[in-house]
Amino acid sequence: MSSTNSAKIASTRSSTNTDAAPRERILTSALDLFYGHGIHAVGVDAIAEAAATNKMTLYRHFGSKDELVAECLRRLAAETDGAWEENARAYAGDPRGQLLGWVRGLGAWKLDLAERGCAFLNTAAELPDKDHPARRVVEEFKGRFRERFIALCREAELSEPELLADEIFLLCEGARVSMQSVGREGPAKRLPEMLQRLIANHTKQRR
Amino acid sequence: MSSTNSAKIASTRSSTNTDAAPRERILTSALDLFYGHGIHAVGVDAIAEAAATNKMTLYRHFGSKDELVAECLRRLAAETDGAWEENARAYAGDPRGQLLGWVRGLGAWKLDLAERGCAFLNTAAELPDKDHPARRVVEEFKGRFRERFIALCREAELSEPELLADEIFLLCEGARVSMQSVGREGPAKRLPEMLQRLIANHTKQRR
DNA sequence: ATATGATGTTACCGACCGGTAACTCTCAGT
DNA sequence: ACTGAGAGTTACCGGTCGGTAACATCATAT
Repeated sequence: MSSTNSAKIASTRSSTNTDAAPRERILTSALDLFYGHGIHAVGVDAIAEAAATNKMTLYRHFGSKDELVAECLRRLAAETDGAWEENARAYAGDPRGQLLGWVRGLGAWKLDLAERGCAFLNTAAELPDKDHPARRVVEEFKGRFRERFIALCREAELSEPELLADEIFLLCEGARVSMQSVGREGPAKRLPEMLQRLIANHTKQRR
Repeated sequence: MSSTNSAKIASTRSSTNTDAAPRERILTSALDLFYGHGIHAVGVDAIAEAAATNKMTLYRHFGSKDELVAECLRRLAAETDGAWEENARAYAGDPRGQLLGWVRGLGAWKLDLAERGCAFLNTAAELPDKDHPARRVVEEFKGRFRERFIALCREAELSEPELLADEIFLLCEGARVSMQSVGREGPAKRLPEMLQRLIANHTKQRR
């Protein structure tokens, strides 16, 4: 296949921090390469080279490529979960504020680093095997993601919280994934606007 | 990787119709296998075998695996476009009816055959190279898909047609893609309900 | 200073990949 | 009956893949 040949696999991240521990470098390099080129398209040798280390140390830290993929997603999930918790602290006791705060934060990072769509969904697309360790990470992460919206919509006492939460969830999923097919100037750009209106429409009128 | 070994690659479709021309059998088998297992995970030998033919015939009809992938997506796009045109004929001159007709049709086929999500988006996830012939098919198809909603929302004289159309588009994309991460019993099941309400909310009040 | 554990280096394995060559077979159109 | 195109068969190629073995090197802690 053409994609396997010729195309050089290169990292996007500025420079590999050789100060960090090898395990850390491998993780970030792998995350970067997997996201940019897909999992099957990136060999373990390329990852080791990008991490300024070698294949053996990679296999000593991660038992297999499959496990490395899973660990990458766990790392990514932890980062996003961290952002959620940070947002929750910023609007403690104010579920509606949390919801709107998250929506506001969307434009900032979604449009920047999401040109290749959602790493979790891309992984699921590439690894159909439901027993793959990475698949469990994907399902758990997306499940948490959805549950967060449901909980917040309930706590914020919005009308029809479950339906609204799922609408928000689907819009977010669609936005990320659409960047790869219709570009970043497409519908994804107006996602915050959509969400704000949606939330406003589900706010109980108290007049 | 584990996915490369052991796992047997099998077709889902009932039986390969040996009456059809080889080219046709190859296309349907490839479509089936690519969707079910991903593109990188399916070798041309497996496709030829599933199509009850051989590799040489495959290469005589399609110059390369990449071209075969693109041709598969063209076929799939043509089928969906056909469904759109059929829907347009059923509600000729009634754009609002077309919109609602399409929404009604969603539940029927989305929940059935979409367990592995959207074939176009999966392909885009697996083939990051923007010059890949299949990528152009994906982008053109998704572009048409979006434009259809925009045109219908305009013609139906719904309020804020572009924003509404993009909301519909994102919800559809999110629904298909979410089946792979949160399952078919997840938010995708309520997609028709969401869309109907959304359209109702954008219907100009004439009272 | 020496033991110890993590890391680097090189070479290698078997399996599978996409793709091609060379040849035979089948069968419809004339 | 002849032909020619499409289809089938077998064998093969170079390359890459994930993964392992054996060994050298280095830093650090005691």
